[in-house]
Amino acid sequence: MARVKGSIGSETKAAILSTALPLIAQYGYAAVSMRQIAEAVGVNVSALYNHFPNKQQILVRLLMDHMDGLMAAWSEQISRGQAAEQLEAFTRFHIRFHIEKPQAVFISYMELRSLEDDGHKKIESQRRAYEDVLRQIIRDGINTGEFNTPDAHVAAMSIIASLTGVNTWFSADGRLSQKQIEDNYVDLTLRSVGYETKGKSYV
Amino acid sequence: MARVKGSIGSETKAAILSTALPLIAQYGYAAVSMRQIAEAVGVNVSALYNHFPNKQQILVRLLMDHMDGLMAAWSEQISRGQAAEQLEAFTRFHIRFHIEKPQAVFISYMELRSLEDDGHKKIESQRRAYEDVLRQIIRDGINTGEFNTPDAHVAAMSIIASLTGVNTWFSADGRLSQKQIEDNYVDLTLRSVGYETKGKSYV
DNA sequence: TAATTAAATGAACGTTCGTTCTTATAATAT
DNA sequence: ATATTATAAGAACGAACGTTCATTTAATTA
Repeated sequence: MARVKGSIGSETKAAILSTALPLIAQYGYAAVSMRQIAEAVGVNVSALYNHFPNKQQILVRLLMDHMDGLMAAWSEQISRGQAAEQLEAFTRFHIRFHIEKPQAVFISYMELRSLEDDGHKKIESQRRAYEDVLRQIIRDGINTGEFNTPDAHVAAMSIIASLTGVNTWFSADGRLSQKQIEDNYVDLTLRSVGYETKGKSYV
Repeated sequence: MARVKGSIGSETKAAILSTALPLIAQYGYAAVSMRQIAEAVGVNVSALYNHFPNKQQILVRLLMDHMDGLMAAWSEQISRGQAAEQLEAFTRFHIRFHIEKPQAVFISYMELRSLEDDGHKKIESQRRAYEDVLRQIIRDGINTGEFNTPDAHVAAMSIIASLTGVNTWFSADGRLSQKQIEDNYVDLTLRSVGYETKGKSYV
């Protein structure tokens, strides 16, 4: 056969990405074949190569788009005020974003090792930039005396891992609402860096 | 050829497991082939099937052994005293164990999805049992008034994720020693559940 | 010592893999 | 209207996959 009526390259490309994402999240990059992706999209395998030079570039694009989206979303988030307020804002933002895009989050953590040199370096540096945001908030809090924690880097890594973990157990129809979970994590996070909540509770 | 001199089944089996572990940790279960494992062990592919019925069972055994080892190690760890002391003991234990066995930890988190029904259920229930340990400590602390945190389950999930994350960035020749990191995490963890450190610092 | 079992090899099975090539036709540019 | 480009299908490539089989010989048991 030949080109089908109504086919638009950009739409097929987008469909490939949005189709590949959940497949890779579920089975892993190596375990998902180009044929699987093509069938789910509804095109022949070879059509994938009109839009991506190879399988690896599909993964690279997925991860880059995710990290770009993460950084862009944080940039839109205006947060003023003291370090404590900023940390609360970051906590809520991170949880929300990671609950909204569980699949992209999952593969961005799991499939880093599947990336070859170039893509790997880019994603890593984007992740570091994101972590820097949190590190800087904590440093500010330490400097102003709002926070009491021995090391900004360790605190940042602890908090990011803690928040990202929500992704693995959150269920929309679970015992707790997203807001309750957010509130709870704000409490845990602020307390962890020694912020004096002075009896006030965040939940 | 035939059976080689000095070959002992149990040793080959152990070699297969210890060889497969780092390979799977590095490349992922789906991306590692039986031939790769065999070559690294130094035997022919078909020899693997004298010791495991299929590829999947290698992964199952790796994950089961890891979880068994984790539970057994915790059982040996005698921890008495108040909830705070128990939480400190758990924190140190978890970090140590996860730093000692980074590869097994990695795949036990990453490759759960690669497990089929039976193995999946077993590993999940072992993990739940381990998480229960922490949940119970936190419940105790809440009941005795030592801790001040809204939800034992959320706190437990937050802490486990936070501690396990050390695995992803710890480097033996990094800026901080393992002891320093442990101490720092004890501080972060106890504070996060609202334990009143009364000015004393854990680092 | 003879019989049996355990542990290995190497060839081979059918299947699937990522990718390339040729060809057809829709959409677009000239 | 014609030429060109974009987008698709389908066949085919060699390589690699997990697994099985027959065979050989070391180690163990009877």
